[in-house]
Amino acid sequence: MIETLPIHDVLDPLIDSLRASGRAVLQAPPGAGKTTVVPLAILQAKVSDGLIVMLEPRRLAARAAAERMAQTLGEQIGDTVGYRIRGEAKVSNKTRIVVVTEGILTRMIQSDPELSRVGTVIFDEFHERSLNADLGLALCLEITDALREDLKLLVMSATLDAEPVARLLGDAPVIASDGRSFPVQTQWLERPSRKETRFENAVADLVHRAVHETEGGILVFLPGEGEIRRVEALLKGRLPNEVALRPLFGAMDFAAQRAAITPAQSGRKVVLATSIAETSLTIQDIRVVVDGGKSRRARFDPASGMSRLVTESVTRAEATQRAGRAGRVVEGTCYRLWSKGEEGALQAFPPAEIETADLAGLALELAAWGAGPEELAFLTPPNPGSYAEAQDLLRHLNALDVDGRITEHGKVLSALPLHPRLGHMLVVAGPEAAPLAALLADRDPLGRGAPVDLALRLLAVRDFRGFSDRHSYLANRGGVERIKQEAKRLVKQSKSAVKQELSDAEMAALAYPDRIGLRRKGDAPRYVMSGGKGAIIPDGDPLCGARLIVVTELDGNVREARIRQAIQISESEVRSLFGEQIVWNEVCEWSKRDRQVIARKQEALGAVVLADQHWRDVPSDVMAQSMLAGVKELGLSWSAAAERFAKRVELVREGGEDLPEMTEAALLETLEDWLLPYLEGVKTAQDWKRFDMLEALRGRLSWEQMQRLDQAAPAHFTTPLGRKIPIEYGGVDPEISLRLQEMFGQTTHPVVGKTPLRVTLLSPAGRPVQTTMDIPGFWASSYADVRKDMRGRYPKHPWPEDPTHADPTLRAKRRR
DNA sequence: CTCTCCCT
Repeated sequence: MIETLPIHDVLDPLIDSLRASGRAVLQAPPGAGKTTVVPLAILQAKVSDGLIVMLEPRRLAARAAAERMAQTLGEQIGDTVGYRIRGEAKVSNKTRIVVVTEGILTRMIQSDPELSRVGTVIFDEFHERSLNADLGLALCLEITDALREDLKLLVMSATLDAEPVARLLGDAPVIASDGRSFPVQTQWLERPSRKETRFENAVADLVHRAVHETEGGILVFLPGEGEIRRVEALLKGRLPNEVALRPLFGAMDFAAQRAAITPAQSGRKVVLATSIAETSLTIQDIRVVVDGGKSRRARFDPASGMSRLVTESVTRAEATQRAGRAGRVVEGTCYRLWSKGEEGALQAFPPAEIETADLAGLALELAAWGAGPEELAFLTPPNPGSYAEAQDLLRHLNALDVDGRITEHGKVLSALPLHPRLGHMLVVAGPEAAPLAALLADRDPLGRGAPVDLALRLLAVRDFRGFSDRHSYLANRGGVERIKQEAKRLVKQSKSAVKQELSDAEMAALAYPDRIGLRRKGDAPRYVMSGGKGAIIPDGDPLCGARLIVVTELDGNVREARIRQAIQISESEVRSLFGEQIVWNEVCEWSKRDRQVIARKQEALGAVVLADQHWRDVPSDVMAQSMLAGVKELGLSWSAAAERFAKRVELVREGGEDLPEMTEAALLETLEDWLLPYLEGVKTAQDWKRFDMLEALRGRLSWEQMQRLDQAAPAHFTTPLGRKIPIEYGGVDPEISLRLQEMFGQTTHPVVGKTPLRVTLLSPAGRPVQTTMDIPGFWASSYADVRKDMRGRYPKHPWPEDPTHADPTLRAKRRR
């Protein structure tokens, strides 16, 4: 039977372009048949000598594509067409087309940098922008430029955005094909859904509506397992009896996933799925899609060296892909949980993995290749922060030297099918570490709500029956089997004869030297990790009491990560593993909590403090420097005298004189310059409160500046009695206040510079009687009224008729 | 109000 697929129409131009320019981009939507037709056409046309290698993003897809092509040729798989995926290969010396998963290509290139046996490389599903596909293409481009002009490159992509990759390929021709799918009618919300409505309720309502308006299977897209469980609970009992609810997500075991995918025998089914149903799994009897509009993705945070999950709005590309799932067999319907008006605000594409992922593996591959990321032609460059963090980690693991070049150890790690952390553990600890490496590389075989202890998982892997006898937690049997198989492969591949006899915890610590956790003081099970981050064990977990742990898995919560897996380790184990990195530090710093400078000598592994002693005889400059942080937190400590001084300086500065600024803000900015030498003996908040800044502030001024200050804004006014009283500089005008009698004999108004003082004259009891800017005027006019009034009230005090010629005094009249 | 998917 000859199948006619849309792709057949473009085969001729495609072959011609590959022959002519050696490169091409094929843009074809799902259903065009590109995956199974194009490699055979290239083989038939003899476009190149040597192998045709096609990359697939998933193992299942790689195997299936190879099987379909072998079938087309009427051959067995492994004859002309074979495949190679992690741990599994079906190829022979007759094989001309090899379908591989994306990581395999990198391995092929690293072991044969010229790809000498390969004639054509095809990148299928390139729009998914996986890390390995991006890396593979960048390496292939370098190979064709430098070593192999005859190597043909074909990029196949489903999206409408083939231009950038065509440019990357040196303006390769873009050949577009139609797809073969059925129309899908889209239903948007009439108006944006209300913010107050909980997401799960809104989805449940929309599913309810879809059930009543349509026929056939319904596929609902939700961001994660939690949302799936909650929507399931909301829909239970609300839908007609013949409707079956089927959750579908990656952590489910294989049998349960199969049950969700197989067509319903009777009645309707509603599949509640994660993004697993976007591309990885196809469900045949789906005619309706309900898209909740959210997507959960991992994002690597270079600051913490951990990935965390974020829930974001779907992109237009994802929404299109999701809707297409309704039109695979007949025309379908797609309900979107957003309005048409909101659609324009959606991003076009999800970020490429190279922008958001942990780049440790990529950095190691590039080091093995001998090039920096800027030397290769990436469609999107690797995230610089993540790349730097990755190199840092690799240096810690001894995989890179100080100059960033790969070490012998690094070369060994790069050949292992493991994250560099786990590879390092396996190489250093020996084959004994294989089950742990396989366990840590895979999904947690224990489901939600399982305890944190890693030892439980290791028991399940080493002795499943013993585990089941002792524990009631649900373990994913299939997952455990997969881990055991993988462990066996790793033993073979590591070829290591090392026999270290390390404990499980010590092995884990080799992989995660930055995640040695020490329990903090206090009630909550909080830990500080050697890398400096905080983490918390869920309350009530049996591991809560452990003083030291190795954290093997945690979420990326920004403030305080939640520990998902950890194992207890002893102090002597930590000391024997990290002896060289454990050092004594002298720590002198301001403690916010204790409101004083704390000076200690600490024995530490990174941020983990194993021993802690009081530090006597701290050098005074070290102490003062630490106290500055306290001053910054507490703010300045103003005595009345210091405040007066600063205000005088400010007044003179406003007059145009060049003096150091003494506003609060300016002083806080320049603490190091003026305060530091005066802080000796000050180490607590109380000391600081009692501290008088006056001397330090005066110290800011040179002798000459002080002269100018005293002239322009003297500190004191000398009364006619010869007494010095402070001038207040806080208000609009400088001012003084004093007993009226003390001013007898003063015939001019007192001034500082050209500014008249505001003078408040007080009664003998110290109450204000008059404020004046003009003493002579006061004596001449209102004094008479004041005198009349005061004479009666304070008869023992002098109230002369002519104050300008009276003697100033602070006393009462002598008795006669 | 506990984590998507995939790969050497």
